[in-house]
Amino acid sequence: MAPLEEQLQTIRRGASEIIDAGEFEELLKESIKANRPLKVKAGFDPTAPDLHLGHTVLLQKMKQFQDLGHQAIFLIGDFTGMIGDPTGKSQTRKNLSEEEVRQNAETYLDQVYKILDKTKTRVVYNSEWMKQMSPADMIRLTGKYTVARMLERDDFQKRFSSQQPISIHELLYPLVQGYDSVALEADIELGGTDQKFNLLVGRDLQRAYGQKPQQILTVPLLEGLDGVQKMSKSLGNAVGIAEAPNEMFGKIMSISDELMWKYYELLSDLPTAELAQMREEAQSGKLNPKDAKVRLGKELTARYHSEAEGRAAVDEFENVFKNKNLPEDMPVLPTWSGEPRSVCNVLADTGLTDSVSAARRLIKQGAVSIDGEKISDEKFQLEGEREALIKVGKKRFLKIEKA
RNA sequence: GGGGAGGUUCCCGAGUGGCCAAAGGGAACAGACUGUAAAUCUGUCGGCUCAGCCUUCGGAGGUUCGAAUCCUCCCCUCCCCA
Repeated sequence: MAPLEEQLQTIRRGASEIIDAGEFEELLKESIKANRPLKVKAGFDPTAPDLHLGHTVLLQKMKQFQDLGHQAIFLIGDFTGMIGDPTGKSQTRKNLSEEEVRQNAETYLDQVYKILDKTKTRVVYNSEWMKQMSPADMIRLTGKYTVARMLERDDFQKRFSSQQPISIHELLYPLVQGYDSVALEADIELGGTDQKFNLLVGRDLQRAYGQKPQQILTVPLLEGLDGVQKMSKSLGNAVGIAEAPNEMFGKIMSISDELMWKYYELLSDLPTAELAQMREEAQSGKLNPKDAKVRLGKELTARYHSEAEGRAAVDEFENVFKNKNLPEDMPVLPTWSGEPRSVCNVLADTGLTDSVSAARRLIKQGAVSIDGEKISDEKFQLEGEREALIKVGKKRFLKIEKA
């Protein structure tokens, strides 16, 4: 098992908060001394999301624990999923059938194992113990916590004071999540900063059940490409880990420099010292931030695809945007015989623009070129037999070529 | 059960009979500047056979020369009281 200092450094990186830092260090020391791996738990909803980089922050933290020789426990909250983490917005979730839960979990895990070491990951469902709990047990559990303390939770507090409804069952969510830690005898629980309250409840419950309270490590929520809101698929600011290499790389290149450092800290495997040095060099002008960004994009693309594909994405990017060459892949439209067609129609039909009107507007704005020549005539006609290359804006291409 | 507010174009949100394809903001897209950065500035932002026409303002009817705006019924959301 790795020495204390090394472990601490890895664990602390990118962490938002560790509770309690002192106890945490003690725990690690004991673990090293007794050569006992720690049980590191993190819970996930039984949804089947497309994982994006935002999800990977936590998963990577789990992976780091694995690499340090500890046991990562991937908990699927199929029981808590019935409640849905209270946000005040979402309705009580519908009951997922066992089959659905299993399927969701499977798609989830498929993606998760791109990060976690499958052979070292313990997967558990909290219905395993929750289903066996009797109503009497449940009441006993609820007796371990008070309403006042529960209402300390930020969103409960807000809702309560602004007279918004809080369902009783919502109060059970933190309790059940906390009880999971009791059932697993977790040493450490990981979660996003938004999970802090729930994680703390785990500590209290473990104490109440005569266990040593778990240590808590929270990780920041990763901002999306816009640098403002947290990464989420529905906000359209996410980078999915299943995205094509060029897409992934391109998206990372579009983030601001400031955001780049955050991404580095939370997503990259680059050693902390090296990262600090790079940052310094960028500050002093010795290093072009763009090059740092390329390196990050390459690292992440390679991680979710392959070393070769990562390199290829860099080449493609430089090729298309720096050297203004053509991309490797682009939509192709076969030449046609007969009547000429207007560019606008062709663009709309091929999906390069949303509509004919949009194409027309783009031409007006000087965004459309054919074979490198900017066109300004909205009614420009394309001869069917002619091969051509149409470019819309910087990123959209269409090749017309003989079939 | 009683009372009240409201549903507008991707989102928020103005608009109470013609000047409304509908203010303003956000997002997005394009142009300039660049490192396809970010920021900033400018422009675009329902559709079409595009100086014109067509379809949109929860849904269906109606009044009117003319309706997002008025009337009727219906659907949905939220708040207050009990």
